[in-house]
Amino acid sequence: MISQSVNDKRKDLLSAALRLFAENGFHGTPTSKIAKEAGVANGTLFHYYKTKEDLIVSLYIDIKSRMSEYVEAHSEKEKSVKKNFRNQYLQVMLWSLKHRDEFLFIQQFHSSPFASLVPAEEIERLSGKTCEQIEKAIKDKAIKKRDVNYIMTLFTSHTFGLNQYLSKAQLNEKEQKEVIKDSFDMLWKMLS
Amino acid sequence: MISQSVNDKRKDLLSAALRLFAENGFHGTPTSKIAKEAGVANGTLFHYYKTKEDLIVSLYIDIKSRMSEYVEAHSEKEKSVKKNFRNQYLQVMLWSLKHRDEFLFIQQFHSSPFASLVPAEEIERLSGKTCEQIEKAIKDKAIKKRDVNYIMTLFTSHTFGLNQYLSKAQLNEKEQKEVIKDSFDMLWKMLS
DNA sequence: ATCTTTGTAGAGTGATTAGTCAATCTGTAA
DNA sequence: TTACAGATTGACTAATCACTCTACAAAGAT
Repeated sequence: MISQSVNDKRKDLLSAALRLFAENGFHGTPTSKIAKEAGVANGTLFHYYKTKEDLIVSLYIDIKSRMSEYVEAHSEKEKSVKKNFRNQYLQVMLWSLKHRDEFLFIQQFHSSPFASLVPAEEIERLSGKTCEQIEKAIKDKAIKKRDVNYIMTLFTSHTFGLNQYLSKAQLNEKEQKEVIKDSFDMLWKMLS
Repeated sequence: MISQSVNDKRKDLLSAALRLFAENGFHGTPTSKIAKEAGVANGTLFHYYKTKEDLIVSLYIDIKSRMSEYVEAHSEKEKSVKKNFRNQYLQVMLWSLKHRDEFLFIQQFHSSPFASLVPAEEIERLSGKTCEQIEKAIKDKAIKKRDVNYIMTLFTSHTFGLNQYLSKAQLNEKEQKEVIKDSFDMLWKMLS
């Protein structure tokens, strides 16, 4: 099946790029090395992605989608709003810890000039669910009544911060889980 | 006075670099443009900074120092620990809002491969005060007893998050100040 | 006045890199 | 079998960029 091999090459290119970007940054990584690492010729990269920029943005969307899928798949429809939040928070953290490179990349991406190149529809698609959830939580008076973007930003930056801490601090798995739980309690105390 | 004109050139180079970095990122900004923007020749840049990397790290240290100075200068020695924290938080936020480019640069820098090139002594010098303050607050039981780095990371990322929100949301000065105060109350609720 | 150090300029260099292109290969369908 | 479209290759190019080099100027120092 040809379409399979096409997807394989795309995937190979994205994961090669991810590995190298996480290590050397966008600009420390020439397209030639990405192609080599993916096991394809230089020109092939540009067959699938028109420009390097295109590759970077595509990679961002790919990673975000995979994370959303994971969280979605692991979120049981609990009854209470708080339990929903806690579970989602936990899943995001676990995913991030398992996917170091992905997390590093996203961080880099967010504070780069590429960030503004993500199509508005993709942003909507990727953050829509979380927005709705926050809106619902506000309606149910489970969390403070504030601008949704305000809440979301605090939530997101909290996640990033904790991740940064966990990357540096040398903790075993059990300790990590305790810190994650602890940090959620703190976060919730702040928002409710 | 020659030493004055030397410092001027250094300053010119740093502020030119800052302006361009904030707009185009480190790698989107050639040294030639930095020199031009600063009104000096290409070679002059390399007289003051051995490499581009050297310039970037120096700029980071310069910005951080200036922020620390500002916060230091505007922090009255209040009695209560909480008031101290609030005031410091407020000052950091006000500084960040007044210095858009600086804030953008620091964000970019933190999630770049350059971050690891800051000498340990500088890191200590720049974050020492805050560390001590947190330790004192924990001793006084004003905030939760946790790892200092844990607290500091949550504090920092909260600051970054709020800044990001305020950059995007179009609020007037009064509204901004209210959000800052509100966010401090939330942060404090979380940490105490 | 002469020597030394430091600052400044800007053309030049060698290496690197994103992206192109013409040529070949592969799978499919008539 | 033939024809065609898309996939793949890798040599090539045009541009860019960090950094060097040489020449000269300005300012102290002796």
